[in-house]
Amino acid sequence: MFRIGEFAQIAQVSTRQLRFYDQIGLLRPGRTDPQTGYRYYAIRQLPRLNAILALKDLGLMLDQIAPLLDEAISSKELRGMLLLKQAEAEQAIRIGEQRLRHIESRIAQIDRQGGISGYDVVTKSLPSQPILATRHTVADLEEGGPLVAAAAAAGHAALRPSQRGNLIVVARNNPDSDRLDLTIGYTLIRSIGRTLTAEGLTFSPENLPAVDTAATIVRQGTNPESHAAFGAIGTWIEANGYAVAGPSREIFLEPVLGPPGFDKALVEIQFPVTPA
Amino acid sequence: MFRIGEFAQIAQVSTRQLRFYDQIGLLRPGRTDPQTGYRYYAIRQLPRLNAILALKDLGLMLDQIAPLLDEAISSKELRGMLLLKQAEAEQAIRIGEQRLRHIESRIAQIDRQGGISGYDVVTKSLPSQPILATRHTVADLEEGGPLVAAAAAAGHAALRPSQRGNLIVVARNNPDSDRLDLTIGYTLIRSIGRTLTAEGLTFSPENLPAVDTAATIVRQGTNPESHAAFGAIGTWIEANGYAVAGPSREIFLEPVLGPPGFDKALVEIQFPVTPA
DNA sequence: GCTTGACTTTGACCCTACGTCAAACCTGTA
DNA sequence: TACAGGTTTGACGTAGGGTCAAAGTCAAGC
Repeated sequence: MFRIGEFAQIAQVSTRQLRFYDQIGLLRPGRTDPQTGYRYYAIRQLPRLNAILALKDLGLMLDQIAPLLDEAISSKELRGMLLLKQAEAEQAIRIGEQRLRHIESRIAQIDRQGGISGYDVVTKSLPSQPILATRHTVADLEEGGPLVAAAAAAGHAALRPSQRGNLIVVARNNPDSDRLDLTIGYTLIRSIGRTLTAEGLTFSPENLPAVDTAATIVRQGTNPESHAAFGAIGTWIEANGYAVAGPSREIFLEPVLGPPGFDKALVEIQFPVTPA
Repeated sequence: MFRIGEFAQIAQVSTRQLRFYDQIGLLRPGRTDPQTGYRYYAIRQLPRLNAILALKDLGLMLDQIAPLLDEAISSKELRGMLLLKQAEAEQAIRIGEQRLRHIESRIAQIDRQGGISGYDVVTKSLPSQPILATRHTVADLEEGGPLVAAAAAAGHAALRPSQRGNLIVVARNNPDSDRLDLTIGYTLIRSIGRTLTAEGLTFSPENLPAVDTAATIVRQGTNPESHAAFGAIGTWIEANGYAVAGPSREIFLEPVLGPPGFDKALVEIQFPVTPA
C-alpha cells in the first residue's frame, strides 16, 4: 500500500486530484486508516485510475466516468456517448479554427494600419422585421444621400413615434445595370397595412426577412469614412471564412434630424453572411 | 436611454451578462437611477459592448479587455497579447484534433471487438532512473521468460529491500541480428556504484534516461496476452499520431516471487514516444 | 525515547463567466 | 387603480481542481 503522495507520483496526478476523486466516490483508496484518516492505495488501483484519466482525456466528465468503470453501461451506450463526444470535439475544432482566423486577421490589421482599428465586427442574428419603405435606384451611395435625407424627413413627419422605429437603408447591387437598389424607410413597432405618400415619396409596407448570422459593425458618421467601415467589414468577412448572403442594411440607431445630423449619427451596418 | 432588457435585446446578450459587466466595471450603464437602482443604457454604449464581445471572441479574458478599451495599452502590447492568444488557439486546435483521434480510435476499437477493451493507454513523463541490470540477447520474448525469472530471483536475493525498487525489463530490437536485446534488473532507490554477480548473472549499474512523453499501459499477467497488450498500445500510438522513440520498458509493479507469480503480476509497459 | 522534517488530514476560499432561482420592487398601459 | 411584465439584489451552482492554513502523523536518526 502506498500513501497518497507516492501513489500520486507513480500515476503522475496531484494529491489534490486523488482526494477529490475519493470525495466524489470515483476512486476510493483501498484502505483508509480510521484513526488518522490516512489514505492508502494499492497498486492494483492504478488500472482504474488510468482508465479514469484515459476517459477524461476523451472529454468525458467525471460523473459520466464512474458508471462506465462500474460496468453499469453497455458498450452500445458507450459508443453513443463517444459519438456525441466526437461531434463535440469536431465542433470545438471548428470554433478554434475560426477563433484563430479572427486573431490572425486582427494581428494583420494592426500590422497594416499600425493601431487598433476602432471597428469591431460582431455577429448576431436578426429577427424578421416589418418596415415601411420607399424604393429607388441610384448610381452610388453619394447620390443616395439626399434621397435618404428626404425619406427620413418624410417618414419622420408621416409616422407617429409610437409606430416608427429606426431609419433603415437596405442596399442591393443591381447586377444588370451596375446601379444600387435602395430601400429606405423606418422599422415598424406596430405593423401598418397601407401605403402612404409624403413629400412626393411613396412608402409601402415590406418585411425584411430574418437572418441567421449577420456580421455587424457600429460606426459614427455616414459620409466620410463609409468606405473604411465597409472595407473593414468586408475584410473581416473574407478573413473569417464567411460569404455575403444578402443585401446589406444600415440601421440608424439614433433619430437623425436633418442632413447635418448624419455626420454624428450612430449607424449599424449589417451584412447577412453564411459560412463559406 | 434603454432599460437593461431592451439594450440586451439590441446587442443580443443576456441581462445577466450586462449586470455582470456592470459589477466588474467593464461596462457601466450610462445612468443608474439612484432611487430604484434601474440601469439605463445609451445607444452610444453599443460600440463599447461590441468591442468587448469582439475581444472576448478572440479568447481574451474579461479583466484583460478593460485596459484595452480604456486605451491603457499600446498597440504593440495588444499585438503581443494576440500573438499569445494565437499560440493558445493553435495549441487548443492541436489538442482538439488529438482528442478527436483518441475518440475515433476508441469507437473503432468498440466496433472491432464489440466491447470495452480493458486496456487504457495513458501518457506520462518518466524521470531519469538508476537501475542495476544484466544484459542479454535473445530470439524473442518467449526465450527471455526464464532469463527474467532467474534475474528476478538473483536480484531479489542480492539486493536489500531498502535498495531495490521494482523489477524492470528493457527490450530493444537489434536491427542487425533481428534479435532482442534485454536489459533485466531492478530500479534502485539508493544508487549503487559497483557491479555484482549472483547465480551466474552479472549486474551492472546503468541509468535509464528520462523520457518526456511515454505511452503506458498496465496489464496483469505476463505471458498469454502479451501480444494483445502490445498490440493495443501499438495501435494507440499509431492512431494518436505518435511514433515510438526508444526502447520499451516493462515495470513489475508488484514484487514477483518466482515464475508462477508472473501470471498474476501487475506490469506497466512504457513506450517512449514523440509526436510524429 | 526524543527530535525533526517530511507527509497527511480537513476545511475553507478561489478560479471563469455567467445561469438560475426567489422575494421584493418598479413601470407603463388599460 | 390594477395588473402584467420588467427589474433589483442576493444567493447558490457550475468543473475540476489550486492554494493556502492549522493541526495531526510517520519514519529515520540519535
